[in-house]
Amino acid sequence: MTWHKDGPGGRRGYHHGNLREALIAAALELISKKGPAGFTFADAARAAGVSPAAPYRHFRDRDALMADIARRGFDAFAEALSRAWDNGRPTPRAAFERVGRVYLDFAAKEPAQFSAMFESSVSLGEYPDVREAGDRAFNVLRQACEALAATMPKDKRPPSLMMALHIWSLSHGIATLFGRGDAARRPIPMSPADLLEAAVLIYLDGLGVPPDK
Amino acid sequence: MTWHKDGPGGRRGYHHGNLREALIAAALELISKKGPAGFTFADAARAAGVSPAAPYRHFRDRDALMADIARRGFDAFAEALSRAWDNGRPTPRAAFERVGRVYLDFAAKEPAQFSAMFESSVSLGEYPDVREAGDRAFNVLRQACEALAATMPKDKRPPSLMMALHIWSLSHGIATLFGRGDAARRPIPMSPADLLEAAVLIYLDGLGVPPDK
DNA sequence: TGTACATCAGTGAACGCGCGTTCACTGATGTAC
DNA sequence: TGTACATCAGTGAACGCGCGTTCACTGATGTAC
Repeated sequence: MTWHKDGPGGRRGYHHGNLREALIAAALELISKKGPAGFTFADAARAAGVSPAAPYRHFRDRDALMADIARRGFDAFAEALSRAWDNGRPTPRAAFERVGRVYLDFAAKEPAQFSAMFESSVSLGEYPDVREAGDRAFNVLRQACEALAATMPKDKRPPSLMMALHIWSLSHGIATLFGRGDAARRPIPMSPADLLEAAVLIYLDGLGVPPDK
Repeated sequence: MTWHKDGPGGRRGYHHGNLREALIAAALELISKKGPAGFTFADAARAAGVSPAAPYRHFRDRDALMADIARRGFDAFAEALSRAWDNGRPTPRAAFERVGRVYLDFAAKEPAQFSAMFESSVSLGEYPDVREAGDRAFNVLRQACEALAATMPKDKRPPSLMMALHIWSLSHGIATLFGRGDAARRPIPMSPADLLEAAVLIYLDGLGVPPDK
């Protein structure tokens, strides 16, 4: 493989120049416009300004393209969550709230990636790297829960896995039900972020996690 | 419209006999096998043993069929939740736990309807009766929250709408992430029902809802 | 530096396929008299 | 009760369309010498 340096903002390469990236970008664009099932392999090629046979040089089929998008999505997601967690600074509790907000932010700002990750019926069996990337993202949350539990007296610590599953489910539910730009969504009298923040507060109270002093 | 009594289990009618119902049944079957995007109008006709033009006598297009399935799904869902709530008997708290379990049960036992309701991109604007049916289901939960809040001293009652949104989101998150038969799902070391029960317990503790005596 | 060759991203034409949709029709059922 | 007519669910053939996929190809780029 020959590398042409991709300067920032500058693309070049062979005939088209980074068709692989262009296809992914085109697919994301199409997904965000018409949903995860809203484009075909041929559509993506057309949007990238290329013949319908060209994508086959880069992806086995539409599923493989989707899987790649989902994997990158999970990678970006894991990184965003990790950055939000920031090793629990300044306090585990404050950092934890930030992680929740970033979950919703991601769903709101990258609806296409979010769809590809959770709603595209990419087979996790066929594309194990998608599952692995997903697991990495989840583990960021789990680690945060671990740290939060560690602020409690030893005999009162909840299992961090359960905690992480609860927070993940809650965030995911809010994100999918209310958190996307989707015009067709049901309106609610508070922002998804506020809704999540209140729930996490109540939940942590219920667990007995001490509030920041 | 002429009515032929549909005896329990017995179908009859015109040439085919209740093609409308047969199409819905066929679509549900196909959805549960291959996902909400996993069938075409022609597929449904074929599965019902009828020519590809026949469905047009009953539905304007595939979307209309989907919308009908979603609406019925929400109706059934509302009824199941309502039955579980049973007017808060024997105690609001016990009834409330039952409602949560029924949410997951529904997702697990009727994955096809669940998909049609939440993942089929039926336009709520175009099919307002789907939205209305969905609202009815939500209101069952909301009413339950109201009753639960009423067991608390007046000055400590949480807003029931917020509470209902929290429980709905949580249940929905668990259902979509872990609650379906889906072979491709990530395995977790506890049942979705237990996961939800624990979360609801912690959440209600956090709110200060008094446990059953 | 120049030349001949290898590589490989993208072309464009072609194919078979199944879909959505229409149409005039047929034939069973319902009904007016 | 019988007959003539109206209704309307379902037929089957037809259409145009776009998709996924293949293929031999072309032509720009990279590289060995």
